[in-house]
Amino acid sequence: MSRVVYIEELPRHVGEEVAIRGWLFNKRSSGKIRFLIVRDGTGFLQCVATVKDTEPESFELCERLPQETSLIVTGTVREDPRAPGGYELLLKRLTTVQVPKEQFPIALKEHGVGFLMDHRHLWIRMRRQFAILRVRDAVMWAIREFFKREGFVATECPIIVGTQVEGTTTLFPLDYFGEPAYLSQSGQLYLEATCMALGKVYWIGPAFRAEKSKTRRHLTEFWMAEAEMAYFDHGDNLALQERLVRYIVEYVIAERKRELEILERDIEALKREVEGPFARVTYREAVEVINSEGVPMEYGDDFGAPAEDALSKHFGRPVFVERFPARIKPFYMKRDPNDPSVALCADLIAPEGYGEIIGGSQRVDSEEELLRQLEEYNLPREPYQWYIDLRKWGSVPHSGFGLGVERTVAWITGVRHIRETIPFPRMLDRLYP
RNA sequence: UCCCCGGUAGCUCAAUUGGCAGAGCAGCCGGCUGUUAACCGGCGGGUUGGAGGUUCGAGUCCUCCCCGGGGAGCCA
Repeated sequence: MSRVVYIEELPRHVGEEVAIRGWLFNKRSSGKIRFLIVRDGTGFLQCVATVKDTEPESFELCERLPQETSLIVTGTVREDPRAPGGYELLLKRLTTVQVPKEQFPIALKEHGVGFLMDHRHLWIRMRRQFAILRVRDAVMWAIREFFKREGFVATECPIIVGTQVEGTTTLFPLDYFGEPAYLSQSGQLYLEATCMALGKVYWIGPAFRAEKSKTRRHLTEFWMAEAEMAYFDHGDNLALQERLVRYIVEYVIAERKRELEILERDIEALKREVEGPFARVTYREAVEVINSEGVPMEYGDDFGAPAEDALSKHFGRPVFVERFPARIKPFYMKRDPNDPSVALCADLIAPEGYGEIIGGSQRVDSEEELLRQLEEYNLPREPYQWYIDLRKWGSVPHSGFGLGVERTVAWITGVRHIRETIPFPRMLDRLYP
């Protein structure tokens, strides 16, 4: 019995006889020599079958097996420049696990988006999706490692909530034993409470927004990495965010180079974008930059997609936009003491038109200010009582932010639409598969 | 919710002014000892999204509906 290994481990087994357990991805034949491309989740491997080296029954099977047959291949690993990836398996024996009776829907040809989305459960087996999802994995690990190194405590937030964070139009309502409840749009309010217990906290969790938006940057269910830090002011907050984003990008480049190559991502461009300090402008300056790029907008408007694109084009690296007019930002953001019309907040706009990847702010820390702002936003006091309560018992300056995982993955991988950056995207009009 | 584009073979698309519904790929059969989405020869494959209308004649024009894609607003 040959040793079972994974494709990504093959460089360590050159010359040995090994077994790979996987699926038939593609095949080519030239009469007496046959090539199988086998995938196993860690990579893709070319297997070479010849009359001389391969057992007759196995050689025969090579010609007949359909795409996505699950199989176990045994043979000798060798280095060969003609093989995609540089290594191949000289096939000795092939045994099938299950042979599909019908044709696999996704051919190795072009397909329309609607067709691919209907077959998302199978589409994720293809090479590009494999690469994207492995980059996503690296992004998740980078976030966890970064926060651990920085001394953060990993925590969790409730997903079923009774209070709202963002606007009322974007909630998914549900019936909680007869009481109205919602799917969480953000864990922020809970993280504010938790950071008063644990100092620096983060979590990576899902967020739900029932917005009827159909764009390449929106999902109704997406993942956020949220952090909240006691005793951090606005400046500390931005410095931390910049370290995080740079860490993620460098981590992915180091760990997932092969995947970025499959995706034909310009790795040098990505490196350059995070090399130096990120750009920082105030909202007021940003409006001028946007206007100078030929996109009309006025002071007081929120940024639309064209405005964000103009900014990212102008700077060519991530850019923080600070101090938005308070009235276009949520109630919990602390006002700038020097100019109470603006909030101590910042959005981080990714390069290359991927839009806002982080939104964050220093939070209101006094009870009076919080009560005043709840009133300004016409929000009821009752459901926020516990949140108000936090300001009564040793309240301190604190700040936090949320990073959108899918938009970050989209930027790093260079994929245009974020629906490809999560295994099963939830979008307007798309609940299956 | 609004604006734009589209729906023809399993998939991706073509079909001139309204005039015989076609090609590539996939599938099946055959060939090829280094292929890289392999290639070469042959074969089968259609309720043109649905309903109604105009017309001698509709894939093509009109009305309504369904579905998909792109974008806007809003946001991460």
